[in-house]
Amino acid sequence: MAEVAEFAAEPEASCDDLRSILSRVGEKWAPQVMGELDAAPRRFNELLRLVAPITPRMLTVTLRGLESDGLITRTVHPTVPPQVEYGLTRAGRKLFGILRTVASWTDENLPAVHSARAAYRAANG
Amino acid sequence: MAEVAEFAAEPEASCDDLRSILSRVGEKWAPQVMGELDAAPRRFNELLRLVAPITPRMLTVTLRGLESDGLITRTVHPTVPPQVEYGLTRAGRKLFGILRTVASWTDENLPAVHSARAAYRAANG
DNA sequence: CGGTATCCGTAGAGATACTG
DNA sequence: CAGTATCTCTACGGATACCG
Repeated sequence: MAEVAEFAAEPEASCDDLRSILSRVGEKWAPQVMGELDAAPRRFNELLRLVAPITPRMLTVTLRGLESDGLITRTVHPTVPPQVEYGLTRAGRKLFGILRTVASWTDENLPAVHSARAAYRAANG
Repeated sequence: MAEVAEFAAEPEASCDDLRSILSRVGEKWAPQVMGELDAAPRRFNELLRLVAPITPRMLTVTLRGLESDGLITRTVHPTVPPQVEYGLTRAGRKLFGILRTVASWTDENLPAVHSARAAYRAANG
Protein backbone atom coordinates (compact mmCIF):
# COMPACT_ATOMS: atom_id res chain seq x y z
CA MET A 1 0.00 0.00 0.00
CA ALA A 2 2.97 2.30 0.33
CA GLU A 3 2.31 3.52 -3.17
CA VAL A 4 4.60 6.01 -4.80
CA ALA A 5 1.56 7.40 -6.58
CA GLU A 6 0.74 9.18 -3.33
CA PHE A 7 3.52 11.64 -4.04
CA ALA A 8 2.40 12.40 -7.58
CA ALA A 9 1.09 15.85 -6.71
CA GLU A 10 3.07 17.19 -9.66
CA PRO A 11 2.09 14.86 -12.51
CA GLU A 12 5.38 15.47 -14.28
CA ALA A 13 4.17 14.24 -17.66
CA SER A 14 6.93 12.26 -19.29
CA CYS A 15 8.02 12.61 -22.87
CA ASP A 16 6.30 9.29 -23.54
CA ASP A 17 3.00 10.56 -22.25
CA LEU A 18 3.18 13.57 -24.55
CA ARG A 19 4.04 11.32 -27.42
CA SER A 20 1.22 8.91 -26.74
CA ILE A 21 -1.27 11.79 -26.89
CA LEU A 22 0.25 13.24 -30.04
CA SER A 23 0.12 9.84 -31.69
CA ARG A 24 -3.42 9.35 -30.55
CA VAL A 25 -4.75 12.56 -32.09
CA GLY A 26 -2.45 12.02 -35.06
CA GLU A 27 -4.26 8.81 -35.97
CA LYS A 28 -5.83 9.02 -39.35
CA TRP A 29 -9.46 9.63 -38.38
CA ALA A 30 -9.10 10.99 -34.85
CA PRO A 31 -9.26 14.73 -35.61
CA GLN A 32 -12.39 14.42 -37.74
CA VAL A 33 -14.13 12.22 -35.21
CA MET A 34 -13.27 14.62 -32.39
CA GLY A 35 -14.46 17.51 -34.53
CA GLU A 36 -17.86 15.91 -35.03
CA LEU A 37 -18.15 15.09 -31.35
CA ASP A 38 -17.16 18.63 -30.46
CA ALA A 39 -20.11 19.89 -32.47
CA ALA A 40 -22.56 17.52 -30.80
CA PRO A 41 -22.87 14.04 -29.30
CA ARG A 42 -23.21 11.49 -32.05
CA ARG A 43 -24.23 7.89 -32.58
CA PHE A 44 -22.21 5.25 -34.35
CA ASN A 45 -23.91 5.25 -37.72
CA GLU A 46 -24.20 9.02 -37.59
CA LEU A 47 -20.41 9.24 -37.30
CA LEU A 48 -20.08 6.65 -40.01
CA ARG A 49 -21.88 9.01 -42.39
CA LEU A 50 -20.28 12.23 -41.15
CA VAL A 51 -16.71 10.96 -41.24
CA ALA A 52 -17.15 9.21 -44.58
CA PRO A 53 -15.49 7.31 -46.14
CA ILE A 54 -14.38 5.75 -42.85
CA THR A 55 -15.15 2.03 -42.48
CA PRO A 56 -16.99 0.54 -39.48
CA ARG A 57 -13.84 -1.13 -38.32
CA MET A 58 -11.70 1.98 -38.39
CA LEU A 59 -14.42 3.99 -36.66
CA THR A 60 -14.53 1.39 -33.89
CA VAL A 61 -10.77 1.35 -33.59
CA THR A 62 -10.62 5.15 -33.47
CA LEU A 63 -13.43 5.47 -30.92
CA ARG A 64 -11.95 2.79 -28.67
CA GLY A 65 -8.58 4.49 -28.78
CA LEU A 66 -9.97 7.87 -27.85
CA GLU A 67 -12.16 6.33 -25.18
CA SER A 68 -9.27 4.42 -23.64
CA ASP A 69 -7.42 7.71 -23.17
CA GLY A 70 -10.41 9.37 -21.55
CA LEU A 71 -11.01 11.78 -24.42
CA ILE A 72 -14.51 10.60 -25.27
CA THR A 73 -17.38 8.92 -23.46
CA ARG A 74 -19.46 6.02 -24.68
CA THR A 75 -22.99 5.88 -23.31
CA VAL A 76 -25.26 2.90 -23.95
CA HIS A 77 -28.98 3.55 -23.73
CA PRO A 78 -30.68 0.18 -23.16
CA THR A 79 -33.49 0.87 -25.58
CA VAL A 80 -34.83 -1.16 -28.48
CA PRO A 81 -33.20 -0.82 -30.87
CA PRO A 82 -29.95 -0.24 -28.93
CA GLN A 83 -28.63 3.29 -28.93
CA VAL A 84 -25.06 4.31 -28.21
CA GLU A 85 -23.97 7.89 -27.87
CA TYR A 86 -20.42 9.19 -28.08
CA GLY A 87 -19.30 12.55 -26.78
CA LEU A 88 -16.18 14.47 -25.79
CA THR A 89 -15.13 14.54 -22.16
CA ARG A 90 -14.08 17.84 -20.66
CA ALA A 91 -10.45 16.86 -21.16
CA GLY A 92 -11.19 15.87 -24.74
CA ARG A 93 -12.86 19.19 -25.41
CA LYS A 94 -9.86 21.07 -24.06
CA LEU A 95 -7.49 19.00 -26.13
CA PHE A 96 -9.55 19.59 -29.23
CA GLY A 97 -9.26 23.31 -28.53
CA ILE A 98 -5.50 22.93 -28.75
CA LEU A 99 -5.88 21.03 -32.01
CA ARG A 100 -7.66 24.11 -33.32
CA THR A 101 -4.52 26.16 -32.67
CA VAL A 102 -2.52 23.57 -34.58
CA ALA A 103 -5.04 23.98 -37.39
CA SER A 104 -4.47 27.74 -37.26
CA TRP A 105 -0.74 27.17 -37.46
CA THR A 106 -1.31 24.91 -40.43
CA ASP A 107 -3.46 27.57 -42.04
CA GLU A 108 -0.79 30.22 -41.59
CA ASN A 109 2.12 28.05 -42.59
CA LEU A 110 0.53 26.03 -45.33
CA PRO A 111 2.38 27.85 -48.13
CA ALA A 112 5.68 27.40 -46.30
CA VAL A 113 5.01 23.72 -45.70
CA HIS A 114 4.07 23.07 -49.29
CA SER A 115 7.00 24.93 -50.75
CA ALA A 116 9.33 23.19 -48.31
CA ARG A 117 7.97 19.87 -49.51
CA ALA A 118 8.38 20.88 -53.13
CA ALA A 119 11.92 22.11 -52.52
CA TYR A 120 12.79 18.94 -50.65
CA ARG A 121 11.49 16.78 -53.45
CA ALA A 122 13.38 18.84 -55.99
CA ALA A 123 16.67 18.50 -54.12
CA ASN A 124 16.22 14.88 -53.18
CA GLY A 125 13.79 12.12 -54.24
CA MET B 1 0.95 30.58 -65.97
CA ALA B 2 -2.74 30.98 -65.19
CA GLU B 3 -2.09 29.35 -61.85
CA VAL B 4 -4.93 28.69 -59.47
CA ALA B 5 -2.45 29.27 -56.68
CA GLU B 6 -2.91 32.96 -57.32
CA PHE B 7 -6.28 32.80 -55.63
CA ALA B 8 -5.00 31.05 -52.53
CA ALA B 9 -5.14 34.19 -50.41
CA GLU B 10 -6.96 32.16 -47.79
CA PRO B 11 -4.85 29.04 -47.43
CA GLU B 12 -7.86 27.01 -46.31
CA ALA B 13 -5.86 24.24 -44.71
CA SER B 14 -7.59 20.97 -45.42
CA CYS B 15 -8.20 18.28 -42.88
CA ASP B 16 -5.44 16.30 -44.57
CA ASP B 17 -2.93 19.09 -44.05
CA LEU B 18 -3.74 19.20 -40.35
CA ARG B 19 -3.42 15.46 -40.16
CA SER B 20 -0.10 15.42 -41.95
CA ILE B 21 1.31 17.86 -39.39
CA LEU B 22 -0.14 15.99 -36.43
CA SER B 23 1.31 12.75 -37.75
CA ARG B 24 4.64 14.42 -38.34
CA VAL B 25 5.05 15.70 -34.81
CA GLY B 26 3.47 12.48 -33.52
CA GLU B 27 6.31 10.43 -34.96
CA LYS B 28 8.17 8.57 -32.31
CA TRP B 29 11.23 10.78 -31.98
CA ALA B 30 10.00 14.08 -33.42
CA PRO B 31 9.05 15.87 -30.20
CA GLN B 32 12.35 15.12 -28.48
CA VAL B 33 14.34 16.15 -31.53
CA MET B 34 12.39 19.40 -31.84
CA GLY B 35 12.85 20.00 -28.13
CA GLU B 36 16.62 19.71 -28.42
CA LEU B 37 16.68 21.96 -31.46
CA ASP B 38 14.48 24.49 -29.67
CA ALA B 39 17.08 24.72 -26.92
CA ALA B 40 19.93 25.24 -29.39
CA PRO B 41 21.17 24.31 -32.86
CA ARG B 42 22.68 20.85 -32.76
CA ARG B 43 24.85 18.58 -34.84
CA PHE B 44 24.06 15.01 -35.85
CA ASN B 45 26.08 13.12 -33.31
CA GLU B 46 25.12 15.62 -30.65
CA LEU B 47 21.47 14.76 -31.28
CA LEU B 48 22.35 11.10 -31.35
CA ARG B 49 23.59 11.40 -27.78
CA LEU B 50 20.87 13.76 -26.53
CA VAL B 51 17.97 11.79 -27.95
CA ALA B 52 19.38 8.41 -26.91
CA PRO B 53 18.63 5.62 -27.48
CA ILE B 54 17.68 6.70 -31.01
CA THR B 55 19.56 4.93 -33.82
CA PRO B 56 21.40 6.80 -36.61
CA ARG B 57 18.84 5.64 -39.13
CA MET B 58 15.83 6.81 -37.15
CA LEU B 59 17.49 10.15 -36.45
CA THR B 60 18.07 10.62 -40.16
CA VAL B 61 14.51 9.64 -41.00
CA THR B 62 13.13 11.99 -38.35
CA LEU B 63 15.32 14.91 -39.38
CA ARG B 64 14.50 14.44 -43.07
CA GLY B 65 10.81 14.36 -42.31
CA LEU B 66 10.88 17.54 -40.26
CA GLU B 67 13.08 19.20 -42.85
CA SER B 68 10.79 18.26 -45.70
CA ASP B 69 7.91 20.02 -43.93
CA GLY B 70 9.96 23.16 -43.38
CA LEU B 71 10.14 22.74 -39.61
CA ILE B 72 13.91 22.50 -39.36
CA THR B 73 16.91 23.67 -41.34
CA ARG B 74 19.95 21.66 -42.28
CA THR B 75 23.14 23.67 -42.75
CA VAL B 76 26.31 22.09 -44.10
CA HIS B 77 29.56 23.79 -43.20
CA PRO B 78 32.17 22.67 -45.76
CA THR B 79 34.89 22.18 -43.20
CA VAL B 80 37.17 19.26 -42.48
CA PRO B 81 35.83 17.22 -40.87
CA PRO B 82 32.35 17.97 -42.27
CA GLN B 83 29.98 19.77 -39.94
CA VAL B 84 26.21 19.80 -40.25
CA GLU B 85 23.99 21.91 -38.06
CA TYR B 86 20.28 21.44 -37.54
CA GLY B 87 17.95 24.10 -36.17
CA LEU B 88 14.29 25.01 -35.97
CA THR B 89 12.79 27.35 -38.55
CA ARG B 90 10.53 30.15 -37.36
CA ALA B 91 7.50 28.03 -38.27
CA GLY B 92 9.02 25.07 -36.45
CA ARG B 93 9.59 27.16 -33.36
CA LYS B 94 5.98 28.33 -33.36
CA LEU B 95 4.72 24.82 -33.80
CA PHE B 96 6.89 23.61 -30.96
CA GLY B 97 5.30 26.32 -28.82
CA ILE B 98 1.95 24.73 -29.49
CA LEU B 99 3.38 21.35 -28.59
CA ARG B 100 4.24 22.88 -25.23
CA THR B 101 0.56 23.60 -24.65
CA VAL B 102 -0.21 19.99 -25.50
CA ALA B 103 2.42 19.04 -22.94
CA SER B 104 0.68 21.26 -20.40
CA TRP B 105 -2.61 19.58 -21.20
CA THR B 106 -0.92 16.23 -20.72
CA ASP B 107 0.48 17.42 -17.42
CA GLU B 108 -2.94 18.50 -16.17
CA ASN B 109 -4.80 15.50 -17.46
CA LEU B 110 -2.26 12.79 -16.82
CA PRO B 111 -4.16 11.30 -13.87
CA ALA B 112 -7.38 11.27 -15.91
CA VAL B 113 -5.65 9.66 -18.87
CA HIS B 114 -4.02 6.99 -16.78
CA SER B 115 -7.14 6.11 -14.85
CA ALA B 116 -9.12 6.02 -18.09
CA ARG B 117 -6.60 3.59 -19.49
CA ALA B 118 -6.75 1.45 -16.37
CA ALA B 119 -10.55 1.48 -16.37
CA TYR B 120 -10.61 0.61 -20.06
CA ARG B 121 -8.26 -2.30 -19.56
CA ALA B 122 -10.30 -3.51 -16.60
CA ALA B 123 -13.56 -3.43 -18.58
CA ASN B 124 -12.10 -4.82 -21.78
CA GLY B 125 -8.77 -6.46 -22.66
C1' DC C 1 -28.48 -0.58 -34.69
C1' DG C 2 -23.88 -1.12 -33.49
C1' DG C 3 -20.73 -3.34 -33.96
C1' DT C 4 -16.87 -8.14 -34.85
C1' DA C 5 -14.04 -11.34 -37.47
C1' DT C 6 -10.86 -12.32 -40.91
C1' DC C 7 -7.58 -11.38 -44.20
C1' DC C 8 -4.20 -8.60 -46.35
C1' DG C 9 -1.01 -4.90 -48.17
C1' DT C 10 1.89 -1.15 -46.84
C1' DA C 11 4.55 1.87 -44.01
C1' DG C 12 6.73 2.70 -39.50
C1' DA C 13 10.41 1.43 -36.63
C1' DG C 14 14.53 -1.00 -34.95
C1' DA C 15 19.22 -3.86 -35.15
C1' DT C 16 23.29 -4.31 -37.27
C1' DA C 17 26.85 -3.39 -40.31
C1' DC C 18 29.18 -0.48 -43.46
C1' DT C 19 30.84 4.21 -46.12
C1' DG C 20 32.22 9.10 -48.31
C1' DC D 1 31.59 13.22 -38.70
C1' DA D 2 27.48 12.23 -40.72
C1' DG D 3 25.33 9.46 -42.43
C1' DT D 4 23.54 4.62 -45.86
C1' DA D 5 22.32 -0.17 -46.69
C1' DT D 6 20.02 -4.24 -45.66
C1' DC D 7 17.06 -6.97 -43.19
C1' DT D 8 13.34 -7.84 -40.17
C1' DC D 9 9.21 -7.29 -37.33
C1' DT D 10 5.22 -5.12 -36.15
C1' DA D 11 1.40 -2.02 -36.29
C1' DC D 12 -1.51 0.80 -38.95
C1' DG D 13 -5.07 1.00 -42.07
C1' DG D 14 -8.45 -0.88 -45.37
C1' DA D 15 -11.97 -4.46 -47.72
C1' DT D 16 -15.24 -7.64 -47.09
C1' DA D 17 -18.34 -10.36 -44.71
C1' DC D 18 -20.86 -11.59 -40.75
C1' DC D 19 -23.32 -11.28 -35.77
C1' DG D 20 -26.23 -10.11 -31.17
